[in-house]
Amino acid sequence: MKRGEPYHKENLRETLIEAAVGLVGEVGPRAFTLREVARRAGVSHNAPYRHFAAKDDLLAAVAEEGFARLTASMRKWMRSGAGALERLQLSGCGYVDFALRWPNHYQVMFDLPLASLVERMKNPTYGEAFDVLLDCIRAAQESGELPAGDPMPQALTCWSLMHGISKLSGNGNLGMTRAATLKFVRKATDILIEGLAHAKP
Amino acid sequence: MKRGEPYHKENLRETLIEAAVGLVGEVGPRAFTLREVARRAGVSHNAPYRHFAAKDDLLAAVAEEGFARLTASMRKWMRSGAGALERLQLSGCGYVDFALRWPNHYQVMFDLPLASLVERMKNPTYGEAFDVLLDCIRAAQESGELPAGDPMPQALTCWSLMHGISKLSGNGNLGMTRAATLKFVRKATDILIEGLAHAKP
DNA sequence: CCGCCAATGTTGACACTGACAACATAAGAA
DNA sequence: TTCTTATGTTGTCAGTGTCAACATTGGCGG
Repeated sequence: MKRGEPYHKENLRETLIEAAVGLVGEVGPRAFTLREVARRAGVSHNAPYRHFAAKDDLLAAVAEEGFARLTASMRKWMRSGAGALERLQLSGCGYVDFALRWPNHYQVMFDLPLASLVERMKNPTYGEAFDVLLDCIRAAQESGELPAGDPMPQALTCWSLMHGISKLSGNGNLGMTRAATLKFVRKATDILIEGLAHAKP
Repeated sequence: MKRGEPYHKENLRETLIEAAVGLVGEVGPRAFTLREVARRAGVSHNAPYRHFAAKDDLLAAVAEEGFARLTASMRKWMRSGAGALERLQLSGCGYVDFALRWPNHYQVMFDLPLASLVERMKNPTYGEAFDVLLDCIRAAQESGELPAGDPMPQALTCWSLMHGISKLSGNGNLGMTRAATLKFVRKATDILIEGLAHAKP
């Protein structure tokens, strides 16, 4: 430790999460290292343990931050939408746009067994993105653009499609650029919404 | 090394892949360890390097084996299908069934940056599962159950939906058992096929 | 039949990691 | 002021991926 620096940092917890988000974005969750995070935060290799019980707890915080940003991206895209269905479609674009801009961050959010579903949903941050989707569908139901009924299966279908596109495209398995993928999202959601509107009970 | 054992194994490469598949299935790709594979295969910790240049190359072999099994699962489910659309739907069930039975193996196949898309598609094993899907759609087009045209976008949409359901359900994010997920696959594919059949150009 | 050589397996080493324990420092309550 | 507690540091350990050097074997040409 260099001289003159304060022994206790201001709010190391936030600094660590920031550094962790950056490191994950650069090298991905596999090469992610607790010690490198500490280095970037300018603290000793064991300082993070005063704020996170284990490596995975820091990654869980990274995931939580990711969900907040995901929700923000969906809301941002939706602002330009007029009808309920168009807003539903745009929320999907915002979802995939985030996932493709930050594929490593997105991977931390969904591909690491950081906590059980029940644990995660205790934290409102996690469920918010899904709530945005649910609200879109409810609005479309009220306007008569989608058939009434439990919105849950429809929401899960939409989410699954967006998640699949995000993951496949992020790994290069769709063979498309990000821009092409976003156009594809429009096409795919057109198809899905068509099916949702005409599905038999 | 114990006495009496042969210095050179019979076909260590296959043994290593087998052990690796088993280990991945038990502990997942994160806790997967080259040295543990070597232990299970009964060889020294460096023997695998005579057959795989690095840890990721062994994981790539595990992934390849997974794609073969995935294709087999799809074909098995499709056997009981009559029409083209039903077979398309059943191929999806076979896909998700495999992914949910072996979530860790499935993760190795899709969540690790083991090789670029181009590299992977040089290997016929990888593309076979996708070819099965493409053939289903072409058959449905010929029978008039799906509109004619380039089957690629339709296939990618189907694949994305199945992949999304597989990943979300495998992580517990759908809040369903495997059996419930398979019923959900029927519902979701009904919706998607409805959309594919009636989509505007 | 012999001797060599390439393929394959082993031992040893190194830097790095996550985690634990013991110690150091600082800031606020008593 | 003193003591307690939160927070950061140094030291340590087992385990890991990978490289280098060495050992063993089977097969080939003579």
